[in-house]
Amino acid sequence: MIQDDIQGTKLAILKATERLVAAKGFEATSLRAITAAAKVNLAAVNYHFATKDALILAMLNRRLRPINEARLALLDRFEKEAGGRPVALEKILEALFRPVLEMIKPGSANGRHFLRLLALCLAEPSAYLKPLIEKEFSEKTRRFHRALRAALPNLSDAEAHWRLHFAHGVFFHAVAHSELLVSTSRGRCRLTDADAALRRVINFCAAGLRAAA
Amino acid sequence: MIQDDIQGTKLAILKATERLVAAKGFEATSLRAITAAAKVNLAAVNYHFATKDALILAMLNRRLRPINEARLALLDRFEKEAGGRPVALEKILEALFRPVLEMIKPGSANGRHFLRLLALCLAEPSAYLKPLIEKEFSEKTRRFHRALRAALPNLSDAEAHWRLHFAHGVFFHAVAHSELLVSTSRGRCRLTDADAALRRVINFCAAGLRAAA
DNA sequence: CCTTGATTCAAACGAACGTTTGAATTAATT
DNA sequence: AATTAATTCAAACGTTCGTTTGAATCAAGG
Repeated sequence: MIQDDIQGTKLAILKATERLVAAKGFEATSLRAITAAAKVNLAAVNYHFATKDALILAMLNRRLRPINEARLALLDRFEKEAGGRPVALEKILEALFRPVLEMIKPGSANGRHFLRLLALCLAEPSAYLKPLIEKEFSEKTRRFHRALRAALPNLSDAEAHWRLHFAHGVFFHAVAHSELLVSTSRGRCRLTDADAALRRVINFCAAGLRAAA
Repeated sequence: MIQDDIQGTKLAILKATERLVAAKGFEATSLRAITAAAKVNLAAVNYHFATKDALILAMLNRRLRPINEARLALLDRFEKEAGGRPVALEKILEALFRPVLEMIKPGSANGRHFLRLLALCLAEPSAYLKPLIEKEFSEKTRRFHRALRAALPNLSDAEAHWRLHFAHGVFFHAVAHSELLVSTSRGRCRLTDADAALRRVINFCAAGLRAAA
C-alpha cells in the first residue's frame, strides 16, 4: 500500500513524525522530540529531508498518494463494471471513502494517526500545505463530481458541488473527530468497525445527496 | 450578542488574537505579533490575561458562550411552540446551525474568522483546549440528541448519536472549510448567502437523518 | 496637592526552536 | 587494503518565543 523504498533512519523519522504530529500538532512537535522518539540524531532530519516543512510534506505525501490512487482506481473499476451507464451513487461514495477507512482496520498500524493529520492539514493554514491541499483534495474531488452528476442528472452543477462538499464533511468529521462521538454518546458509539462505519456514512450521504431540492 | 464589559486594551488584544490565530494557527501566532497588531505593549497580554493559553481560552469563550446560549434558547423556543409534541426535524437543525451561520452575515465583523477557529480547536490537540471542547461541544450536543430522538422515534439511541455526529460534520466542514468548496468548484460556489447555505445544509442533513436503516 | 492603585512601557530573562558545521564513523567501490 | 562516498554524531549558531521585572505614566479619591 505504501511505497517501501524508504528504510532505516528515514523511515523511523517518518513514523515518529506521524505519531507525534498527530498527537501534538505541527508546530508543537519539535524536531528534537521526533528524533528522540525515532532514536536517531537530531541532524538526521535535515540530512534526509533538508527542512522540517519538507519532512511534514514527505510524511503526508507518503500516506496521501496511495489513498488517492486507490480512490481513483476504485472509481475506475466501478465505471468499467457499469458499462456505459452511470455508476450507482452508493458505489461512488464507496470509492471516495473506503480507501481511507481501510486505514483504521487492524493491520494498518499508524492508520488512525493519519486521520487526525488530515484534520490538521485542513485546519492549520500554513502556507506550505496549501499546494498539497489543492492538489490532493480539490483536484481529486473534481473527478468524483463528474461521476456524481452522471448518477444524479437532476442535480444542477452548483448543487452537486455543494452536496459533495457536504458528503465530504460527513465522512471527514466522522473519522477525523471520532472522539467527539465517543464523548457525546458517553462511550456508547465508537469508530471501531470500519465496515459498519462505512455503511452508516454511505447511507446518510446517499440520502442527503438524493434529497429533493 | 457579545458581552461588552470588555474594553480598551483587553478588547483590542482579543480582536487581534481572533484575526491572527485564524490566519496562522495557535502556535504560529506569537504574542509579539498579537500585541503589534493590537497596538499595545507586549507585556499587556500577561498583565490582562496572565498567560497565552488563558488568552486563547478567553478569546474562544467570548464567542462560544453566546453561540451556545443562542442555540439552546432557539431550541427552547421551538419546543415551547410545539406544545408537547416533538419539534420538527428541520427546526432542530435550524436551532443547531443558525446561531453560528449568523456570524458570517454582514455586520458581525470577525465572524468569519471564528469559523476557522472552531476547526482549529477540534484539530489542534492541545491539552488546555480539551475541557473547553468537552464542555462547549459534547455537553451541549446531548440536549439536541434528546430532541432528535423525539423527532425520529424510529431511530435507535446509538443510530441517533451516529447521525447527529454526521450532521455536525456536514455543517462544520461546510462553514469551517468553505474555501475547499470554492476551490473544487473553481469559484462557482461560495459561502456568501448565509440563509441559502443554511437551507442547503438543513435539507441535506434532514434527508440523511431520515434515511431508512 | 498628594497619595494610592491601576495600567503601560522598555528591557531583559532563560528556554526552546530549526538549522549548520565539521569531525567521526560506516558502507561501498576499486 | 585503500579510497571514496554516504551517513551519523556532538556541539554550537542565531533567532524567536512566553514571561518577568521595575520603573514610568495615568486616573481618581481624600
